[in-house]
Amino acid sequence: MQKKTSLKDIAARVGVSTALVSYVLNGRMEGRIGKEVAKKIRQTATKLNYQPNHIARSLKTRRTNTIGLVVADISNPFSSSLARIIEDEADKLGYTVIFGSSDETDLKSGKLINALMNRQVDGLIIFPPANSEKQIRQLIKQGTPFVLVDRYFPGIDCNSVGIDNHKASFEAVTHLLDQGRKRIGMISYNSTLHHLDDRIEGYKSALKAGNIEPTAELIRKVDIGNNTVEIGKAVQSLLDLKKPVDAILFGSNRIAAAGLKYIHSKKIHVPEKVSLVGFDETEIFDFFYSPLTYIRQPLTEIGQQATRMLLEGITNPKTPVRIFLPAQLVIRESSMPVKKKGN
Amino acid sequence: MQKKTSLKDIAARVGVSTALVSYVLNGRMEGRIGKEVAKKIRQTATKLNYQPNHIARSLKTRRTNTIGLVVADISNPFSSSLARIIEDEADKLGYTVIFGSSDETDLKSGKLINALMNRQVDGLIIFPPANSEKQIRQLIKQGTPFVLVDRYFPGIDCNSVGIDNHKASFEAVTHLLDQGRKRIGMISYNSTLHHLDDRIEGYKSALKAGNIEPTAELIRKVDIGNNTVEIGKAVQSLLDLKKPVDAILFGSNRIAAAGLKYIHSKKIHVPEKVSLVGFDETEIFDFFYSPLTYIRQPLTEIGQQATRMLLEGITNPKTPVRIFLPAQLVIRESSMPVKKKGN
DNA sequence: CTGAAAGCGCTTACAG
DNA sequence: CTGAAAGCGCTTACAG
Repeated sequence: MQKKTSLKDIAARVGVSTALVSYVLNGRMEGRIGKEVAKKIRQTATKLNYQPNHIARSLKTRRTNTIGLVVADISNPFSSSLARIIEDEADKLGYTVIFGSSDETDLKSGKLINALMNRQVDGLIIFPPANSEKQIRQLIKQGTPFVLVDRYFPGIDCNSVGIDNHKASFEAVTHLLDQGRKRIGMISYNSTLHHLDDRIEGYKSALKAGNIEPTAELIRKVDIGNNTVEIGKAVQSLLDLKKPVDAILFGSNRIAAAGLKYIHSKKIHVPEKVSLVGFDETEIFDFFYSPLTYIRQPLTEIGQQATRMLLEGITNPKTPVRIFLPAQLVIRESSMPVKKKGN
Repeated sequence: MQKKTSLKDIAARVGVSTALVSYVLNGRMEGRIGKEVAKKIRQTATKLNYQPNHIARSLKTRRTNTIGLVVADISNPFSSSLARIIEDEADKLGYTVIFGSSDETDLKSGKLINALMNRQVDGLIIFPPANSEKQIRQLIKQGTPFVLVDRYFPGIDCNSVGIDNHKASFEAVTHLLDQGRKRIGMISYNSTLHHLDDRIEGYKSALKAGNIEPTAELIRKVDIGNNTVEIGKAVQSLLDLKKPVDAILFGSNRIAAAGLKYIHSKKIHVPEKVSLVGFDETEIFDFFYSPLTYIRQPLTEIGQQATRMLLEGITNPKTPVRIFLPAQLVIRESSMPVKKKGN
């Protein structure tokens, strides 16, 4: 490894102190420094191809200009799309991103947060898994700047950015009712994550608003792991009810993907036999023979707001806020009415 | 921000030097240190919840246990899947990953490499964009450990891990010929990236081996940007030839995705009218009404080998090697023969 | 206008 | 067995 040039090398060449070199190269003390010296320092720096050592700077300034990103799984499109937005926004503001995947376990997320903190990240953006409240409280206690994304904990007062899940599924279900559906099922995760409850509550509220009493048999919950088979069974069981469902709201993009796969393989007719709405996007929604109606999360805003909120919070801590952005229902064929209705 | 405890704090409490504390906590000098002192140090460390400052350690040791990952675009499934594998493998070996997206431009990749180096990453894993040879040569000159992934440059002797692209498309085209196809087109990128040439060369070799002279009119090249429309046009132009194609090899997963979208929208029959094979995987391949035959890259091996190669190279530099792993042709409906052939 | 000096939190060769 | 001391490459309050 070629020896890298340091401030000292430049100082020695020019015959000044490292302090002066640091000042000049950082553009501090403008005008208070001799023009010729400054020029010479700059020239020497470029000649020696000086590259500042961020590690040394960080040790001194106690800032690394790095943020830690804890996603559920970087290979999941929802995570990676958001990661990309955060990367771009952070870069714009002079920050670099370190990431890790929690696989939705509090154990991994705890380890990750720890590892990222040891690397002295200036702050964290986290998709908190279920049961990670303690870790989050710990962060608050330590005074570590962070923003939760996608999820939040009602009992913890901290920065978070997500969508209004209650409203989103309320609208989706209302749409299905408007299309003449009467038996609307929902498949969600078996999890204590509150944003998932919000989705279920929104679903129930919409039914009630349509004078339909929500019943437990219409709601299926699957493990949050990658359980394709279980999701297929959930779909089937909703269709096997004595009074089968005529519509299903999928509680996430992975549930929707697995559900569609099952429906596709069984050649179940959509929307004739069953009408469908999904949460979040996936490219496959376009490819399903009956393009899926879905709830579109404003990913760009979520990512940008989270990043900005974090970086502002780093330099200038404020009282925490929860942001619930509006989602948008994108209506397509999978939720069209079966019988022609008067327009 | 709560003051973090440092080695000095522990040393003060126990009444020893920071050196001793460092030794004990790092498990060095085993047995050469008084048992009681060691115990007391460890107890105090846990009591004060000591967390080592990696920045300080790195400054001293000149190792950050961090690797930089330069992908084309972290939101592309190919990149993010590989990122996940690299993350896991790096974690296993005690490393953390910092990433950035080059968007296939040498400008961005140059900036990224620089930024990552300034953060003193121990090494890099790079998807080099076209025209980035100079940057790669610079890395070699500096003695920076790195591994290229997915792509390589014939003129540069360095570590790289990818697949045998020539062989992969040779097999794909041979398969199409075996199914009775005679006019096989290919859509690839307009790029100087050599692995793409390999794919085209493999295609040509297979045609020649089948006694068909490859002609330029059968090959379409589109810009490497996200050009869905252009890809649709390329598909159409191959079908509009005086002697239209009866099969198409898509040169990448994004080309395949856009191609399928077009074919889907135009209701072109697959495989009756045209037989299809794609490069790389995407979830959507399963959802196309005629599931796509595709060339499966061994992502896990690529990611793991690249990571291990890099980390070994960091501690113990070796002569560079190029690894070309075998890909696998996954045959499905989109390339089935139209007319029944004797089995 | 300029620079000597201290210090960020560690590690480690060296001396006892 | 143990520790004082130097030093990694920076920044910055302070003194001139």
